[in-house]
Amino acid sequence: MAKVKISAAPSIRRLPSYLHIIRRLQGEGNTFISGTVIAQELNLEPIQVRKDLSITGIIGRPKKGYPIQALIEAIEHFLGWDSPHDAVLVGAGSLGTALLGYGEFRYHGLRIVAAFDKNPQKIGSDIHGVTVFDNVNMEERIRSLEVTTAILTVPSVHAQETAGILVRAGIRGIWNFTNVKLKVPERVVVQKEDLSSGYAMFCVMLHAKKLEEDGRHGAGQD
Amino acid sequence: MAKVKISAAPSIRRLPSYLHIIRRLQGEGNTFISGTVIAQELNLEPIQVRKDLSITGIIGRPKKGYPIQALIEAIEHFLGWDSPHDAVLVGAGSLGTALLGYGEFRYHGLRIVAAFDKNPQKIGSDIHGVTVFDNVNMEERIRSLEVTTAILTVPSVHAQETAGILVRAGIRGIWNFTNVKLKVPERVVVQKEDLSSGYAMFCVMLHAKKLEEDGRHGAGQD
DNA sequence: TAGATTGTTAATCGATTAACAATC
DNA sequence: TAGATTGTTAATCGATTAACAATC
Repeated sequence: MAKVKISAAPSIRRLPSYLHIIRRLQGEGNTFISGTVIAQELNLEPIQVRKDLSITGIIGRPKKGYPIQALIEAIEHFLGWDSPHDAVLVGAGSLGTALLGYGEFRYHGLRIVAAFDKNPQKIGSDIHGVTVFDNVNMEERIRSLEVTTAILTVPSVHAQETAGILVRAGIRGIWNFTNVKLKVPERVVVQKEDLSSGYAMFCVMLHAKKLEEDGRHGAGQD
Repeated sequence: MAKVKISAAPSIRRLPSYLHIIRRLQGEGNTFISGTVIAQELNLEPIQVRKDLSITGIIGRPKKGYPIQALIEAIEHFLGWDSPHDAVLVGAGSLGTALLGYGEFRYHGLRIVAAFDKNPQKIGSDIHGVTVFDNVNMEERIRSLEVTTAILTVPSVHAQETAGILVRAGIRGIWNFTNVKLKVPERVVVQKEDLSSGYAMFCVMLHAKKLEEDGRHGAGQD
């Protein structure tokens, strides 16, 4: 359910890092940037960068590279980051608070217009400029805000129940920071952000590197 | 630099979600679990679950499935989550604080033994049971702690500089939560956790879903 | 101009999925 | 026993990489 098939997902995931590099190089006064340079910065193959950028529709110039301003606009437009995007955040715990304070979001057009929590001490307060509301009236309040995207940072035990309320409130996209696989209707998109999968990779890489080093030392090879 | 080639990376990334489901089902009193059931819970293909689990070395039983306890142990062992793993956290801002309070880490064997920050108001304080030290003495302190893994949650502008200190302190693995591509020696492993790539996917999925729906309504198809 | 860099087309590589015999 | 489920081998699919003509 709620499975949107996206082709070129790995390319899409790399676009923000390109955007980051490109912005930095623009700040240094460049007006053109080549795929080769981006690739060097990110330790990727130039051909991969060119392929990835092509999905945004940008056209580069042989010998010169890509016009930086147009490239930034192309990536931002492709990602929908060139227009503001309102969202609510549900669960103003430590992770929710961290996301409320994450300045980077402004670059991505993301505006968190309200937060919800059930902790009476937080209700009515202001976290990084966002008001925290009681989650008892959440459904009605979200409806009146006419927001269709939610960031879910409640404790895992409340994730599914909260998602149900969000769906009833008209939410069509949930950025899910809990480790629960949400059950939602077909029309709702869920993007699950998973710290533990990254940590799993980290652990396996550390282990592999350790074996590699031990092997090197043990056998005295180079 | 610092590029560890890991085969079956997508499989490794899915293991933690399997572990989560399996633990839940064990809590419900099951002793065996089939790949089919795991697949259903996560909206995956059974064959994919079986393939993924096979990398841990677990052997299932036709008709019954996998013995739950052995399966949990196999996954945890494969990931190195069956033995404690010490780390320091650098940058006790909002994200750092959130990670210090992230209870899930205990399931993964991760123990954060010290935090570092440059804010005098935080130095000496205790965040979720972890002491915050002055980052001026960080190099020496990390050495004396004999920790080789670090979680990097400083502001992006300080990321590279901080990584340099960590490397000098003997750190061999950096779990990088900044949006900076770190330059580190070959021997150091970096796992970059990237919120914006997840958000990029989310935005594109929302857009694709919207087009899908609009098309449906516009043409009146099913 | 010469050479760096593009975009395209084809080849390779790896991950997912399908098919199916083995089996408790 | 019959049927569900496993592990293996092969086929498909998609992503990455290579090759190269076009070009500013």
